[in-house]
Amino acid sequence: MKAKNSLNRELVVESALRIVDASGLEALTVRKVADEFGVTPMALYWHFSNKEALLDAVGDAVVAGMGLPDPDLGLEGYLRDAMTALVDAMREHPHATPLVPHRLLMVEAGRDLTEMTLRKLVDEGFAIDKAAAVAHYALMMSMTLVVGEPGKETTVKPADRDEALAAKMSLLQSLPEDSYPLLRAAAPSMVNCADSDDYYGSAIDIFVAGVMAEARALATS
Amino acid sequence: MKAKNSLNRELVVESALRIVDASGLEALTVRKVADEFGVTPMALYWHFSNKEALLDAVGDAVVAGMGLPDPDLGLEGYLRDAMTALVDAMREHPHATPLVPHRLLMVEAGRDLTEMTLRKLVDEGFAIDKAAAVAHYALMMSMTLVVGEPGKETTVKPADRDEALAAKMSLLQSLPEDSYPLLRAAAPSMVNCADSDDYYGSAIDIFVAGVMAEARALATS
DNA sequence: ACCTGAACACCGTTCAAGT
DNA sequence: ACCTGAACACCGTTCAAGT
Repeated sequence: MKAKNSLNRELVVESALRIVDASGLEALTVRKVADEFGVTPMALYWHFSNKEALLDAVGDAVVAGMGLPDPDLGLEGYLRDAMTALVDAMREHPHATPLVPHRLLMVEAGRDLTEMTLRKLVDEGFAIDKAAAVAHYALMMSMTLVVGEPGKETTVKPADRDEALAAKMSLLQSLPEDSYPLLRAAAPSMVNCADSDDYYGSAIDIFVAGVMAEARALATS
Repeated sequence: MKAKNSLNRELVVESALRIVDASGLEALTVRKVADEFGVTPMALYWHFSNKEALLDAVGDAVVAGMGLPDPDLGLEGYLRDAMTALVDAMREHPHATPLVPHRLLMVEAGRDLTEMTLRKLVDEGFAIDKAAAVAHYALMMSMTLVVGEPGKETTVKPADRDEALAAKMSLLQSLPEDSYPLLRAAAPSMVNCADSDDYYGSAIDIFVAGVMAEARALATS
């Protein structure tokens, strides 16, 4: 019986996501997933046509974990909730987050969120192309907040993180006080995020306030 | 004489940047750069301790190509110019753009831009940590605008781009009209950016308007 | 000081073969 | 239908050696 029939897409995706969560996106190799099942690397090619297809499925899993905002909210509340829903889903798997934008529209939850967002914007007077742009900005902003959260940067592989943070801190502290006083003063909060919820909340506040300013300009024209 | 002494850091970085521009970040291999100089892969290890160091230098080159905004502008104009300067520098090398955030503070132009931005924000009443957060949002937003510009996504390798765009377009067009009317209507502008300058300008407008709303809230408190 | 040559431990993937 | 085995063309990198 061995490992025969022990594989399927769902199990493989779970395993891949575990590896990505633990060790980063670039640590995900076909061979490592195969090892987790005690199986030959080639076994995976029965279930996924190639590594890219596996990565797509991982991205889909992240998107599928997303909640949907209340469709009856006004534009401001809706935008805030939509971005929060996105951010929350991605924070569950920060290292898989770069996969999300490419897959969002391939998953029903993502399509519904996007359609609803366009609806809210169009109802508030945004032209369809402008609405699409705003929705795109919101998605990309959410994604980048997660991958770029200070102290949790996913561009550095988890194993090297502490070292990288210490290096960044000491670089900033070694800057001349007279030329870079604010950079030095801001160093701690640039290297490590003191309050994650505040970090995300602030960014969403700024973005939503910007969109609402645009909406008001449309209303009075 | 052959290839002896034909290499130096500057030349290698130029070559690496050419490869990245032409074929994407993941197409950059030590061996390919070596080939461009008719040299053994190991020759590069004399000039860079490893591939990561080479990538860092590529990122530094992009940052170094950035102009600085007028320091005498008010907050709003300054922020707009700062983001535009960032975006313009990154648009020169879209595929190298993901390297920028990690390297910004390692290059004088990036440090100066950041210090100046913190100055402007603090002078307008932002606490230093909040100013640091806003500067970070602005950087990440700028970066993500470039890597995510519809029709120019750098997450897809250049060779596969046309195919990927066509696939995305036909997926959107195949959605049911009754459930996803707006997604279908927005498809062209989601797949391909009609006006790049408008795309960047709009996003910067929204972000800056959001920050200014925050600034006004601080002023009246 | 600057580069070569051979080798090592990894990749993703093909293709034919097993059960 | 589902998986194995061997092989291929790539990676980044080490280490000793050449000039």
